[in-house]
Amino acid sequence: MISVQKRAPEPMSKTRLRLWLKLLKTSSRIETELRRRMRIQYGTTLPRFDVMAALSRHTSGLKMSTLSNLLRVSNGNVTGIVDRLTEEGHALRVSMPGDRRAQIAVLTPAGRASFAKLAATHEAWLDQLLQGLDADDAATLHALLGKTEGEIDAE
Amino acid sequence: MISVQKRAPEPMSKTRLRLWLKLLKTSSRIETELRRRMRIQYGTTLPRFDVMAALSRHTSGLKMSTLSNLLRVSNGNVTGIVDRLTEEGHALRVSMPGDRRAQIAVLTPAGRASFAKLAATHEAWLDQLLQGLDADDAATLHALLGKTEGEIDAE
DNA sequence: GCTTAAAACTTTAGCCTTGAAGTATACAGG
DNA sequence: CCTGTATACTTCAAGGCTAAAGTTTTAAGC
Repeated sequence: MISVQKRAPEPMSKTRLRLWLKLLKTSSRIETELRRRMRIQYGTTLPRFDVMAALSRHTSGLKMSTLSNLLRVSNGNVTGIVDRLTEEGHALRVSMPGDRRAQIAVLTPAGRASFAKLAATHEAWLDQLLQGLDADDAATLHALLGKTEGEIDAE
Repeated sequence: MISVQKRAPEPMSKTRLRLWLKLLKTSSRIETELRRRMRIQYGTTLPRFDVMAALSRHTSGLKMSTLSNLLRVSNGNVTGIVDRLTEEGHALRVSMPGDRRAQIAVLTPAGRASFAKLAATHEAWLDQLLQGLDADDAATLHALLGKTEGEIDAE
């Protein structure tokens, strides 16, 4: 009788930990590369790009607090980013009629033009960075990532 | 004859872009939750945890520059994190015999004990946050993430 | 109308991060 | 030895991020 050496199976928690490290590494690698290209080739940053993307989809502008909820970042953070976009001439604040507390951020025409170019490049970069994945891979990956949602309770 | 309305197929670059947004959202969601729990339950941060993890795997300590390469962060960054770990009593610097430029960071016994607890909790957190994925899912996901590697050239 | 609470935003302190500049040390060639 | 260059680390400036505190305005209850 041939004795087969059976390795003790890895506990599920270890498998999940390793998966997390891989996930983090992958997204960090891509994110770092995107940041680097944005900085070098366009002199801008990912957070600014994200804000511009949100504003670009809402032609009439967005309230600061809406922007903050949409991007899942703190309201103080949005204040700073919109400040810098404003200094650059890419965005501006208009006060909301009827509520003097609220501010609405809008892209300037210059900001709109800048963003259009940047968005096209951004899509091309990702097409290249993820070229290792075909349509099936992408669909599978997308679905699996979706399965991780909704477990943020019970700390 | 029944005419079937066929949607124009989404170009691959759009698919990849959507995948990236999903990937980023997933890893941000988990990372934010980990940071929150570390802060609230242990008064520490993910970067400090990462440094402690590296030091914990190297009992005899690590040169600052090695630490920087291992974690893929700038050397100035490591300086700051080790500074704070030192203030907390979790780490200390010893100068390297034979090279007065170099510093070796080591965990203190207190740091080692702290990390042991934290690491166990960290693994449990991830087990919970990724409970939507079974062993097969994890293996598939891990493999697909691996397929994205090695495309960081040609900017 | 007054008081109080809630909402919208900004400000602040602290940490993390980078790239670039600065300091000290090591080493190699002449 | 001396000089230049490379290495190891720290410091700095700027941005991004958060939670918490602060300001102004709105709205609700009485």
